Amino acid sequence: MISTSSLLLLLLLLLLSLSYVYMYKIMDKKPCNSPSSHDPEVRKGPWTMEEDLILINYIANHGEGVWNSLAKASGLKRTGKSCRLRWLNYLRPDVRRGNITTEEQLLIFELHAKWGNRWSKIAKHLPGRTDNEIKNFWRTRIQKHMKQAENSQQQGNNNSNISETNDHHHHHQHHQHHHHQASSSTSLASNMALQIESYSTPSYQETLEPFPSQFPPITDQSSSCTNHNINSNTNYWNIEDLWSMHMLNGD
DNA sequence: AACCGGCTCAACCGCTCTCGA
DNA sequence: GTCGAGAGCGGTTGAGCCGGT
Repeated sequence: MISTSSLLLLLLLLLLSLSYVYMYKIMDKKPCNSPSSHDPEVRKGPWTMEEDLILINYIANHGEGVWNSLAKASGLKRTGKSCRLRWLNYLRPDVRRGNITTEEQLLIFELHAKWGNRWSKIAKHLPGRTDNEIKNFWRTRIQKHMKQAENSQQQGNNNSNISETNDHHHHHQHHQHHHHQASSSTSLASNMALQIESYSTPSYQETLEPFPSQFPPITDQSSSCTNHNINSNTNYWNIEDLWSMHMLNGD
């Protein structure tokens, strides 16, 4: 009697074979076969089709876990670590890749506001997503825009003198953050994600591109974190506020 | 056509954590 | 208590791709 999971894995095996044939033959993509390591027994670098098939087949028959012995028993010239990573981040049947939805973006923002760079913890709340993918998403898409925002803000600061009133208010905001970090960070994350959502395009590549240099004003009226003079442009959330709160959320 | 720079993401590295002996 | 092995985590790297010049 073949179990459902074994059947799924065999199906995956077949699909993978076909996709590899496409990748390597049609696209003429050649994986690196020469390990950079001095140890000829340990392979490094991109996985080949053969290695993937061996790993999938082995796990289909023996299950996952005990990665070092798996690596040896399967005949793969890879470390257990490498096998584990390949399986968890790429070969697992339930792994989803690409097209991070706006809902997922929202969740990533909220969870990152809560926990910081706890990628695996965040990944547990996004079914099918790996910590590696979320980490890459954050670093390549979000941090890029944050840096841009930071730079544009610095330029703004250089070009114009900030009045003492505004400065005072800025500090006042920081002060408020100390007292309402959980609610304000959540609402901030929501606002940021909604902002992104409003700019999102169906294309994964284009998602987030027009990320604004300043975040929208906090409009959550029910929040106890009141923003006086909310009409004023000076009261927009900015990158410093965001990261202050990240720090305050403490990780 | 060739070069360059930026971007993405799979994979690696170094470290910490956990658990059994 | 501590030692070692395995697992897991977060940071970083580098190959490949792509658009601009």
